[in-house]
Amino acid sequence: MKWDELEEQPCSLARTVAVIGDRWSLLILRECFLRKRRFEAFQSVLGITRHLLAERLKKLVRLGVLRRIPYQESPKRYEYILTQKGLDLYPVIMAIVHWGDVHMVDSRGRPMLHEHQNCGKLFDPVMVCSECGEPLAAKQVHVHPGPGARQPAVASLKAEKVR
Amino acid sequence: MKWDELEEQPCSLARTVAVIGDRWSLLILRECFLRKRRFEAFQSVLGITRHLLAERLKKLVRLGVLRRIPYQESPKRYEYILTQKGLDLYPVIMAIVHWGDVHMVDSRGRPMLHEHQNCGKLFDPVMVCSECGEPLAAKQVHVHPGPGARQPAVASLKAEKVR
DNA sequence: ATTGACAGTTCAATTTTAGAACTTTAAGTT
DNA sequence: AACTTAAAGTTCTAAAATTGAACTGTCAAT
Repeated sequence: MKWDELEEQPCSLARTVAVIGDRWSLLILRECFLRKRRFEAFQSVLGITRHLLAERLKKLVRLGVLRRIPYQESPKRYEYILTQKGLDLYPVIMAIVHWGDVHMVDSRGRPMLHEHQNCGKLFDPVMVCSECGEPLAAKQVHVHPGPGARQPAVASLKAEKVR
Repeated sequence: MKWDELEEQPCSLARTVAVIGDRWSLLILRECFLRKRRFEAFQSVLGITRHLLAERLKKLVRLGVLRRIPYQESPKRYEYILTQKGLDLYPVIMAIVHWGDVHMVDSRGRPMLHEHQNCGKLFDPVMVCSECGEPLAAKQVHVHPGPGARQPAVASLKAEKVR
């Protein structure tokens, strides 16, 4: 399966994985959320090869997660900032960080703590139901096919083949 | 940077990316949350090569996300089920799915809908602050170094090198 | 005149992944 | 008894992605 095919699957997880499902994209986005914006800043802190960083940044721009804006003329230089689509990845990032905080820390404890400006406290992110506000657990959720459940052309062809 | 180095960074995101930050792991876990448990089931629905599936399953077992348990003797056959550590990835999966639902759907709408058994309603996952219960936004969160902020040996060497 | 910063690009060597065939153990079918 | 199927892998070669290192072009500072 190629990356482009992933994007076309009738699955919101697969489509998102097509955007962030590689080793570097999430690390680049981490730096974006930590207010880094420039090529050199990403490269030096991550240790990613310049080649790949250039490619990943292009991809994230193409997909609308980052915007490339000039910050000086002559020589023309650009920096990368999160779009709203990119900012909306915050819950993904926080869910990932939280899982690491719970399951991947050593005896020394968490590398980072998060403070919520609204209430002034150190917090953990909690995922809740938009309707009743209760924390979510996998076992309490049932899945139903939605209106976009199947691809019109490709999937029906595949179905034929399988039958 | 190698995968093993990722795991050792003083960053919960990097450590989690070392576990799920590739094209296939999240898709395999999707199937796990959809109650799939067997090699053939994963392989046929995902289209992943058998070679890579075997490798990824081994890795997820080694990292404690899945458990490999025999479901029949002679011939000995195994299936893969989520551990608690694996089940705890649910918020990560849901955050990813939700972002896809918002930003990657076509005109036909969402491929899947989620029903919360507790309240009986179709819902979206929302990430809130554990302390005040308010929905989280990146701009309202400040980050502080925690007790595990730096690697004891490696990081200080790196710091020397940089200085 | 030289050095350094920044944002990349280029290219060979290595590592990963894809695609396909093959293996093993046993049950079911002809 | 021979043949087919199923499940869970393993093995192999070709293709693709990633690494590592050097190089480019533009400008400012020394």
